[in-house]
Amino acid sequence: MTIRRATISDVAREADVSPSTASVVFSGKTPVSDATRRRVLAAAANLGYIGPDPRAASLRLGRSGIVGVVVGSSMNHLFLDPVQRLMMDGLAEEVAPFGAGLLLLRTGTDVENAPTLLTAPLDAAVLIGCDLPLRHSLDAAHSRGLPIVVIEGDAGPGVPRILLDNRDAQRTAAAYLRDLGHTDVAIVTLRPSFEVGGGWLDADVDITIDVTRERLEGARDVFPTAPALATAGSSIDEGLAAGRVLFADPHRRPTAVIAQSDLLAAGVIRAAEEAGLAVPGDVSVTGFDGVPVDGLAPYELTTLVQSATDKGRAAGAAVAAMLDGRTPASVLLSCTFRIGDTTGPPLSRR
Amino acid sequence: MTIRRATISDVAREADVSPSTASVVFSGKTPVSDATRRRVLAAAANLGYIGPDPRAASLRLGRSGIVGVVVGSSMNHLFLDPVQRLMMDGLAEEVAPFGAGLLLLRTGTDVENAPTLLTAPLDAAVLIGCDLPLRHSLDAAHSRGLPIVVIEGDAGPGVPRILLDNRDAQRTAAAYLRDLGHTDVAIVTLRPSFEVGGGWLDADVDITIDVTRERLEGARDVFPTAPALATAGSSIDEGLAAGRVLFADPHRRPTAVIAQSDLLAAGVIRAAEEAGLAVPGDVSVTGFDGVPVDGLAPYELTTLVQSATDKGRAAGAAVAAMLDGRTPASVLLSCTFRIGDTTGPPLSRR
DNA sequence: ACAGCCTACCGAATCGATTCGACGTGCTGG
DNA sequence: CCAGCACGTCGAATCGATTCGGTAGGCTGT
Repeated sequence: MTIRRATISDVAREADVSPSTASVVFSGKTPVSDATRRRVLAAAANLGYIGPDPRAASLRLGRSGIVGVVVGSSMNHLFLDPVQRLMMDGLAEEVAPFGAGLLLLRTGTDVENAPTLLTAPLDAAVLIGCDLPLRHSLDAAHSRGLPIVVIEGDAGPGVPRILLDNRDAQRTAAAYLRDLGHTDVAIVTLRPSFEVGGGWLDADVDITIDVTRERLEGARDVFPTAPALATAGSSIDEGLAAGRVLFADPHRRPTAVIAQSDLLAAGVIRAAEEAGLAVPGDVSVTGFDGVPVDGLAPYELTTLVQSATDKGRAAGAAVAAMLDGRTPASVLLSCTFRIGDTTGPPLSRR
Repeated sequence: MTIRRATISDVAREADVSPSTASVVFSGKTPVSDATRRRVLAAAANLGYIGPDPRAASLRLGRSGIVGVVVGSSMNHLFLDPVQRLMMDGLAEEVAPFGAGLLLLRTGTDVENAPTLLTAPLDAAVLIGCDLPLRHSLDAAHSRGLPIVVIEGDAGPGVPRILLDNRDAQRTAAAYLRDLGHTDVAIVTLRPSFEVGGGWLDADVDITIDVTRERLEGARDVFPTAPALATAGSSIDEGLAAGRVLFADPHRRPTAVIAQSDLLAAGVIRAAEEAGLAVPGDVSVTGFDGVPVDGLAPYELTTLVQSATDKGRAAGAAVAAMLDGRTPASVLLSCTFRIGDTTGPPLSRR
């Protein structure tokens, strides 16, 4: 029953040529006479040979066509975020022409021999953010010569990064609210660190997740004393919960909320509706990301539009460059401010 | 500058042992004396050798530790659905102990040399659904001896399938509505085929996507003449659009809506609210999947709960079995009916 | 003291494809 | 008529790790 799969040598023998010739028929690296090509292809069809074994090819070529993407422990969580989904699409799109696909590597699971940066046959790796536990295996991978790119995170010197002008962008949105006349503004943040979950953010907590910190800084550049309520991650339900806290006391509610993501903003808007508040009449809400939020309609969010797809593509391009032996520079992408219908002057000004 | 990475032979030479001995120090397949082990490890550390090259190992072992997952052309679309996300988690979790990771293979893109079932170094492949364009490369892969598992689809004989009792489950929900007294029921379906998008479903359209057909059959078992409105896919916004159509005419609106997914149901509920209809007072809504829908709160949907994670795990187990040389049987998973607060007797009955 | 055994290690073959320099045709031009 | 060239094909080495049959050396038991 164990029928050994035909190899290229078998095909060569059947076609009465040398293995090298048979090989080039498939790879096309060297011209081959038409007659020979036909003979080889016929022999291949005959033996049911479909093409070179990718494993052998990858050993010889030193390229496996696989780019590792280090995601957190749960894809359910990661891909909840439209930004990540679009980014993955951009990334996949960009590396595809290189014959590369994306291998999902999960961290945080302590399964015995789960695949890692070191055990998987990777050509390169892309890190999304960069949490501490990763740094260890990262160094090893790096020292093995594996090209690495980091998206919105810092993996040490020499690792190209794909960054977003989070702080500037968020400052723009905050300034817009200020110019509308808002002074009583609350901030709903993404997760501040892997240790801390949600809750009011004291001044002294250490915000280790870059995105959260940068966007918070941008908001605080304009509203230095604005209270910040942290969530455990980017989702409508987290935003809803935060919004309920913000709107709980009718006498002490903000006139505007800066949410650090569109999903959070959608949740805050939902909470406002629940509390009988009109958006933007009673409360203005800004988001961040500029992604279509399923279920946000009919609102058009005032937000900072980033092209998540471009972010993925930039990472892909950086990977491609490294595979070509070049050394890509870090990339800083910009957001554009989009004014929607969820912001307006505060009640007192109208 | 091209410093050739150290190989296991280099390490062996440095430690003054044979390559075979050095190899077993890393693999642990054979006992090695403590002294030797230490010498080898020291030599490795010395040369900066981190472990066997996965590419070479995979050629020799015939195992790459990579399971291909064939997704559609857009991850953004695929992972919009919580069911898919959870399924991927279950799958990843189940294959991880085998040292396997998931490689995302996109179909529908016609990039020149994008990785495929044939060109990627896969140990096995999992298909989600099974669209026609896939069948071709699938046959080739199958003939190469690549283990394949299909989730909710049909990839021909000999390919183990992971299935759901869609029809039975949907029938249960429909019967529940009937027992509540509903007679005027509308169905909001998932995408009927890759050709057809949304719109009212005539009796004669060919529903080629199994999930859609099966759930529709289940509903029609109870309400044979219920009109069915198709959507282009599982999302809140699609459900919202469908709901608007259903509730457009106040005089001819259904008293209950059977949505083929929770996301669609959430959209329908949103549409009902928009139209000033109370749920479940004016209209009952059922979903399918039993996943947490971000933004559905505070409703608790009446729905059919499937364990998407289990579905993924079942697929993973089947893959694992095939990697072990066993032949797994197809698996039929069951949904459980969960009554929430989105269904009640029709207005006329109260 | 010798047969027999166990442990730890070695050598060489193997996985399958690719590549590059070498080689043999058959043809052209001087 | 022969040097020179172009084209197509071949051989052999290589990518790096793993495995399995075999062997040397030390130990036990009688």
